[in-house]
Amino acid sequence: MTQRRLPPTQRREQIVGAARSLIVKQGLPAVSLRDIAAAAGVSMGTVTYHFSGIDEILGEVVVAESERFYADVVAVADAEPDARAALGVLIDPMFAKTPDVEAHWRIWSDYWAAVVRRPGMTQPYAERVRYWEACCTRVIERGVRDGTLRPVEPAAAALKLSAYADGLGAQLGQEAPGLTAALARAWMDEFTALLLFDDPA
Amino acid sequence: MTQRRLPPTQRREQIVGAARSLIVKQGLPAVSLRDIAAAAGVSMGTVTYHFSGIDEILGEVVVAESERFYADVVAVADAEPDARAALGVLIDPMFAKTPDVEAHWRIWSDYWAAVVRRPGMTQPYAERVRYWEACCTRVIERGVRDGTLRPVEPAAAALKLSAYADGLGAQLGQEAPGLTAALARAWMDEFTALLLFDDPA
Amino acid sequence: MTQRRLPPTQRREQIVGAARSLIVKQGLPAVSLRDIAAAAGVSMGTVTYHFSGIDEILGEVVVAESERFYADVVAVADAEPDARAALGVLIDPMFAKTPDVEAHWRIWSDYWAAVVRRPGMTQPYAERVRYWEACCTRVIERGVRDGTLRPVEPAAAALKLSAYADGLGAQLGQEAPGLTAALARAWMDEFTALLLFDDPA
Amino acid sequence: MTQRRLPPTQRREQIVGAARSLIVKQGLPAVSLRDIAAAAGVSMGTVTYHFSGIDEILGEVVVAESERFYADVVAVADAEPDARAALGVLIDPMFAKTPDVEAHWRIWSDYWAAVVRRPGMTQPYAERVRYWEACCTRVIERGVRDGTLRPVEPAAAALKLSAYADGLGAQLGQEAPGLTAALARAWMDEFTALLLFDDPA
DNA sequence: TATGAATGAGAGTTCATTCAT
DNA sequence: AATGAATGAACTCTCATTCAT
Repeated sequence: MTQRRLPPTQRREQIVGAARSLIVKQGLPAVSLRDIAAAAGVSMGTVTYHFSGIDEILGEVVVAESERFYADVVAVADAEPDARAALGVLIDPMFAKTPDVEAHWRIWSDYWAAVVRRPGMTQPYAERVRYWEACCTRVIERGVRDGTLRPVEPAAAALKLSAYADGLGAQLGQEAPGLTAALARAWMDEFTALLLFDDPA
Repeated sequence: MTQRRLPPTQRREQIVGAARSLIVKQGLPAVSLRDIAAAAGVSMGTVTYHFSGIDEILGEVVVAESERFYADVVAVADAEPDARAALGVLIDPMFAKTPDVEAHWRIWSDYWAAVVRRPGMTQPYAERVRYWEACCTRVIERGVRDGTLRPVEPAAAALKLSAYADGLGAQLGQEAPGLTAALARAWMDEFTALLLFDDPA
Repeated sequence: MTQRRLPPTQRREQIVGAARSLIVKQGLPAVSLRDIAAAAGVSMGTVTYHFSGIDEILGEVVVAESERFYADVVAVADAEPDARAALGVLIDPMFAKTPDVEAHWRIWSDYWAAVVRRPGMTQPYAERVRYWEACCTRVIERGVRDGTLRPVEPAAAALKLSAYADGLGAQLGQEAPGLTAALARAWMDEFTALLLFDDPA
Repeated sequence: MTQRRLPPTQRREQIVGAARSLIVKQGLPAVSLRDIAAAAGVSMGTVTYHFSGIDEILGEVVVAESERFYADVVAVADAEPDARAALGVLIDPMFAKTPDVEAHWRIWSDYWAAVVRRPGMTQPYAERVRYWEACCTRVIERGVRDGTLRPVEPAAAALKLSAYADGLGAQLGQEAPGLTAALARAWMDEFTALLLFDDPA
């Protein structure tokens, strides 16, 4: 069952896509090269021919995921003239209860877990991955400039929002008693308001 | 290379201590039973004699870590009559720039990461591990009662603080650009004030 | 939780009894020294103090089991003047559907499985274990002498019955399609009649 | 010490063959994956690459053994028009005094013993393993139809023969005092005659 | 480009046995 | 006579990687 020859770019995409599905379904630690090859319908050799190792595949998955997941949201947020509304657009998907959103968080958290102690791995993907935060910074910058938001340091504020969101996400993942996605969303809004709005809005 | 006989409690402590060092140094996913045994200077058999499996060791490390790390602080906070001051006491050690604190955050974040996909691990330790949060709830309760703090729901507020602290700790661990321990501490204070104080402190 | 000192004989009996229960419940391959010690309420050290190893315990269990299980039956069969009736007494318990009988067969089949390739083990227990067959031989001898049974070679006939019973027991254990304990019993009777009776019973 | 590449079918055969030798020599419970790999001259990884686990190997050994051992005999028996002669053909190889036959009985009895406590092992191989019995049923069916044999229920009669043969084989394996292969063969014939023939043959 | 058989290091776990107490 | 902590070899199984085809 030899596959048709494919240009490397397409083959890579195909493999990365298969890996993504598996990670979402089973969690990264349970995904093996074998599984990925099988899911992509190619042989193990093909996978290692196109990628230097499993780490590279994982990295690609995360980058692709970030771009895919935030692409729309970031575009809308950047296009939205009202900074407050733009922030809403950015926060909106973080705690939505859709399969797509849950899949995204799974990939994300597995990535951090795997990557934290491997300095070589963080480097190349770190920036491309701080996609949301970068957009968030831009929006806050804009809001501060036009007076819609308090005169805060944009990058710092974005990092604060990011940290809080991560923390809430982790607690949600832990099924902390009394915490739901809706509640997390409300708390996120509350924090945003406390941090960036003058009026309690 | 037979070891001296030790009462189980001491041997367990020794093994847990060795495991803790390894987790801090290499990260939890990279720590194996063999490593732990070697680091503790005992055989693998001894390790599995005293623990039912590797999960139990990791759980013990986290519990011990929580108790060790927060024991003094929780005692002081519970004894401190002024709720605001007590909150300061609780937050104080979280972002101190000492190796000890850094080690704590590493263990903590690895634990969160590991636990998400291994539900069996959560159950036995979940409660004992929410050590800080429990004390935090008590302090806020007190503060609300005596009017020092805003009339918030104590458990919810404690969870918010906990989530933010976790998020900041994780970002610190990832060496997020522009974030230092001191800054994280300042941000934590800021959040506390926004959430619980009527005056800007 | 140190046990009272006990004379070796009693202690051995206690341990053998505990081992028997475990073998019946879990099957021999799943029974460890630890389990036996725990079930007997003594320490592992005590077990290995009284027995040279796990093999010795197993042997004792089988001998005790054979004597216990066949004691009554053999006594009755030897006392029964009518050889045909005596044979019935001997065959009776083999395919009875009682917990006691099932326990016996479990121990028995596990023993053979464990022992066959360990020549050292078979030797000391082999004879004491052919308890049923020995009685069967005596009964047939009697029957041949008094003309109740065909003039067969008693030891050979007893071995034939033993073999057929073993074979049926194995098939029963395998849950061979269409075979029940009642059917096996009927087949056993049929074989006995064909082999030893002149009239069709 | 890398081996030449081999098509999986051949490699599997080679490994199964090595496993067979070991089982015959040491008994099934004493055979480990390591032993099998070493005997086959491949690495352990290779063994687990071609088989899902040790149980699958053992199952294959038994299936291959049954087919190998009975293949010719079954073909001849099915082709033999005279049912009595066909039965002789079937029983013939069971108690021949050759190393091959002894090996067969060892494998067979070990399999029974192992299977009792591992229900998962039975399922996939149960049918393929009742090779002899199936042919025996066919032969008896034929003999009953053409009047050569008594009007018995073929499947039941085949099971009886099978059980007796198993029992005798087991006793042979245990080197029961006074039992030889020739004797077992004679007893088997005797049983067949008693069960299926009208005249004393 | 693509394949997949082969590898070997390493994972967690089990367990009869030893021996200082 | 009794204990139980300590051992280490052996177990099955997983898996990223290599490389001849």
